Formats: sequence, C-alpha cells, structure tokens
Amino acid sequence: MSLRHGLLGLLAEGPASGYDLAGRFQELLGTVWPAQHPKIYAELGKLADDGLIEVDSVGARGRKAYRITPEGLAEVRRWLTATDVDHTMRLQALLRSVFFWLMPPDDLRRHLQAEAAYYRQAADFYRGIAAAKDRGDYGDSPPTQAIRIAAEAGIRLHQALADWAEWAQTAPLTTDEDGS
Amino acid sequence: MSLRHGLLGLLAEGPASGYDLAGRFQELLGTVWPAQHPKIYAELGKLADDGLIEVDSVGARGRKAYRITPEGLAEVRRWLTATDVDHTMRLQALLRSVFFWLMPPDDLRRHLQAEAAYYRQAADFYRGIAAAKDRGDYGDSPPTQAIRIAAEAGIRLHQALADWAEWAQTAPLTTDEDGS
DNA sequence: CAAGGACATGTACCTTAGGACATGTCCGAG
DNA sequence: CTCGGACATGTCCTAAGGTACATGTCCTTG
Repeated sequence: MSLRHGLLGLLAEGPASGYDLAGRFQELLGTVWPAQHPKIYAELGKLADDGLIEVDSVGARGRKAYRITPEGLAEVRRWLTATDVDHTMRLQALLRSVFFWLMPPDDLRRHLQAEAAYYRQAADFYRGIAAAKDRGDYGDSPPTQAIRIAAEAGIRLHQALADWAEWAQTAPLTTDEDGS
Repeated sequence: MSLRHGLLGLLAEGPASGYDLAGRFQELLGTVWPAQHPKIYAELGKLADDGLIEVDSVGARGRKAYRITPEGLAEVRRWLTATDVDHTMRLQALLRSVFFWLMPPDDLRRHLQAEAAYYRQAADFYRGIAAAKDRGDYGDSPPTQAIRIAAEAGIRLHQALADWAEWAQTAPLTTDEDGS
C-alpha cells in the first residue's frame, strides 16, 4: 500500500496530475521507490473511487488535476503514525555480494569499481538536492524541509554503499574459477 | 530473476534442500532480499526443468536434495559477470521521510527513535556475523569470505540509516498539524 | 506408544510490479 | 499549416511477490 500512500502524500502538498506525480516520484524517489505510470494512473482511479481524492476532469483524454480530500489527508496521517514501517529491502547488489567468490578476480574488481562509481553518483545527486534546499532554492515550506531530510537519507545510504564497494576491493577474497 | 540466481548461487556452495535454502535466505538475506518458501519451491521446480539443477528425490513428500549442474554453475557465473546490476531499491522508510512534515512532532520523534533502534539492531546483527567469521567459526573457504563482505555491506548500510534517523531528530522540521 | 513440535514440501489464490502497446493533445519550429 | 516532440492518459498482459491453507515425516519427550 506504499504507492497509494505515497501518492496521497504528494497530493497533500497540492493538486497535481498523474503525469506530475509520475515525474515527482521518478525524480525524487526513483532510486528508492520505483513507480511506473500505469500503476500510478490505476491507483489514482482507486483513490478517487474511495473518496480520498477528487478529480477536476477537463475532458475524456485531457489533463486531469487531482486534489486530496480531508478523508485522504486523514488517511495519510493514519498511515504515517499508526502503521508499522515495512523494513523489507530489496538490494540485488547485496544479494550478488554473497556470490562474489564465484567471480573471476578481474571481473570482480571491475564490478566493484563500477558499483562504487554508481553509488558515488547517486550520493552526489542527493547532495545536489540538499545543496539546492540549503541555498533556499525552493523556499522554506514544510514539504521542502522534509525533502532535505529525505535527501540526507539518500546521501548517507548511497555513500555507505559507495564506501563499501571501495572497501570490498581491498578485502581479501579467494575466488574460485574452476568450479571445484 | 534474482531469486533464481540466488538459489543457484547458494547451491554452488553445495547440495541443499528447499527448506535449507529457505532458511539460508531468511537468515542471511532476510532483510535485504525476502524470499518465501512457496516461491523457492516453485523456482526450484523450474530450475530442475531447465536442467540447471538436479534432484535426489527420496519419495513423493520426503526431503529432496538439490545439486547444481555444470550448466547451472555456468549460468550463475554468466549472471554475475555479464548482466547489469539492478539498482532498484524499495525503502518504505525513505518514502515516508518525504511526508514527515505531515506528522505531529511527538509522533515523529518517537518514530525516528524506533527507526534508529531498529537499524542499530540490524547493524549489530551483521556485526555478529562478521565477528563470527573473523573468529574463524566457519573456516576459511571462499563462501564464508564472501559472507564477510556481504555482512560488511549489511553493517554499513544499516548503520548509515541508524545514524540518519538519529540525525533527523535534530534536524529542524516545521510540521503541519492542522492540514493547512 | 502417543502427542507435540520442528522439519519439509507443496497448492491456490490474490496483489503488486513492470513492460509493451495505443491514443490523443498542445505547442513551437520550419 | 504541418510535422515532430514533449505532454498526458490509459489498456493489456505477463511476471513476481506474498498470504493462507493443506499435508505429511521424523524425532523427542512424557
């Protein structure tokens, strides 16, 4: 139910179209919570059916503006304060690390370098958001303060993985190339 | 296809039953790659159909031992070296952080404290694995060396999130309790 | 030997995710 | 004015994840 509440949360900042929401999701949360537009449009339809959001339809196929209702706002707040966090992660990179011993040393070194570079770049991306916020580019309203906190999480998380990939290059690991 | 290759990788360490594999997955990878037993049994069936693993069936409902075939071993190696890492994460905790401004300050503080405690505990869990490995509890074969690297990732990742949750408590955040 | 719990495997069903494809609008450049 | 590209919304289908339920074995303890 995270997509559902994520959409409600973004709509709590103000009205938006499905397209806007897809963009916001991808831009800010793309690396930590993927959401494709078909899912988003489908979920918006259900939210409207449940009375948690309302639509200003322009036409059959034109742009639509969704607005959160008081019930919808109450529902996000309930989710945030009264439901447990689902701590389940899905990190293919860590899954792969269990099998590093199956990789030829050269491939492993290249792999870890590429991983480190990727995570450094991701951390920098969030650093950019944090810097823009600190400069005051987006003003000072509560939503942008929350984005600063989210960006900090993105920085720390990805930097930790970048550091790990660097460290792993120096860690001794006997690989096993002949499938013994 | 990560579950598929994860199972192959674990079987590369030696023969095991579906039950064993479910346990290994849950124990070591539970927090970073969930896998329920129904999926595991189903996937083992497909892997056997594809000739990547072989079965020593005891009976219709008894314990089965799965063994990786040379084709299976080649397939894990191909996956590890020739396919791109899927960096998609799914972290509900970070999704929620974007909406912290919707939470009453007291609830938010409690929430962050609980989060920090959870991540500290998770980091400690991986520290335990790392310490056991460093003491030599599991010997010195390649698979356990890889587990040391995986454990290090678990430590750094969860510690980063624990530190973040601590930090976030001190970050100024004007919350918005009246839904303006 | 009977009962209970860990071990062990599976089916059925529902939800969620994700890729492929279809359609139409609106606007600016040529 | 027409063509292309960004904007915008959606359907369809397949794959993957996850819960509930069903079944049977094996070993230990009373």
